[in-house]
Amino acid sequence: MARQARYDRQTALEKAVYLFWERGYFATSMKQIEQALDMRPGSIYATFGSKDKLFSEALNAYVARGNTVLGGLLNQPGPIIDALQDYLRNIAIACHPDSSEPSRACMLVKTLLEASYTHSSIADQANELLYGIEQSFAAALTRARDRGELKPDTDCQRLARLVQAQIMGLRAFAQRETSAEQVSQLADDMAALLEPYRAVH
Amino acid sequence: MARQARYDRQTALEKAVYLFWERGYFATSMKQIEQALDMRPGSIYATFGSKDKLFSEALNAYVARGNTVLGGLLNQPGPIIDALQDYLRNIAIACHPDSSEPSRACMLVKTLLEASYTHSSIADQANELLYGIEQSFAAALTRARDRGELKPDTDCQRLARLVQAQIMGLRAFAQRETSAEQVSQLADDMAALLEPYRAVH
DNA sequence: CCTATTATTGAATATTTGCTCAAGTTATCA
DNA sequence: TGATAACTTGAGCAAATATTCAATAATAGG
Repeated sequence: MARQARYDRQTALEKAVYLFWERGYFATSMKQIEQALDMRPGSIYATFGSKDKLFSEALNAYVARGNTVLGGLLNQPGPIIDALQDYLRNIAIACHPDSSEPSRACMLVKTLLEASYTHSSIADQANELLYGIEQSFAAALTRARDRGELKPDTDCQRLARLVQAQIMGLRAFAQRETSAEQVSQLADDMAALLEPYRAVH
Repeated sequence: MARQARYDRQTALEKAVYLFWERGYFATSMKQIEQALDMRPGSIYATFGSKDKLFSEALNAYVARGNTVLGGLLNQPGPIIDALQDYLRNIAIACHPDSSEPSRACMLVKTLLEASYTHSSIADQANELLYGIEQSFAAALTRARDRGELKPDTDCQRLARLVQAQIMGLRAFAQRETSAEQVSQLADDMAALLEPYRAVH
């Protein structure tokens, strides 16, 4: 007994992710969001509450999407180091200068750097999401060590942070005016850095 | 035959560096700059021209300061790999969560991520400065290779990009809500990654 | 067809933004 | 001392900011 919504919430959110990922929180205005989502201010505020809440949802959606890819790679059969090396190389492929993605840099890192001293609620959220990803890496690495793939004395939590920092560095570097080849080379070099962590046979 | 300026340009610029480095370009308002520099709008615009030009000067000043430190380390006697390892560990020391620096993350990376799709002139400047730093690394590595410190077939330009990406990753990671110990561990791990690049004897 | 319910609209809100400029202040030199 | 030059001041501007809300439109059930 009511009117049907003209907009699909999920579709609108994806468009918001695109905008925020590309431009960041401060450089994205509600006017630009109105245009991108083809929604008038009233509808946006009825649906999402505020710019802050919309950004927060967009950040969660961004991470959810990334976790699907990451989960698939980490849980595939075969050595964990291989999976991480694939992951780094896949980033380089998705991350080249003419990619269809809105930004080569990670939205979480962009948010963390942008909001840490200016918008604590958003920075807190980015921190929690990054910690969650660290935990995913640590869990997968621990399982792999127990399987005998890594040296028995490996500090998996610490290695997880090293892996995360590699990804941060790779995607930040990719944001430079550089070539797809250089980004791929960098990913290969980072992949090679993980070799010494394999168990010796 | 005129009035003397009440403000020291250099001092004012350093305060602007602090603010912009901490908050970024968009989240720093001219009103905040007025307060931090204790200058009225007219004086600021007479001295620096515009927010853009002030930011541009601040970015150059930031890099000039960093290059002094970097140059000192890269040109000191002893193996280049040692110098780079020291550099990474020094970053971790200056970069801990309670540091006196305005931000743990690199201002160049913050600028690159913030401005790439929203403010091309600033992004271009960040790109050029980052390229300059890459070249510094490459030159120092090439000299070291010619001295026989690195494996003769080392691609020094490529290794320079790997080093730069390590620094980007380290400082982005340090911006997370993490402990000084974890940042130091990360720097140590990154330093260890450079070992295989040494020449074998 | 009518009414209750929900969704959409867009003009209008109060702030905040980067920036200007006429007026005022301080110094130097003749 | 007065004239000239340089610097500072701060009220004020137009445009942009995030957000609100009364009016309007569309749908479902009775």
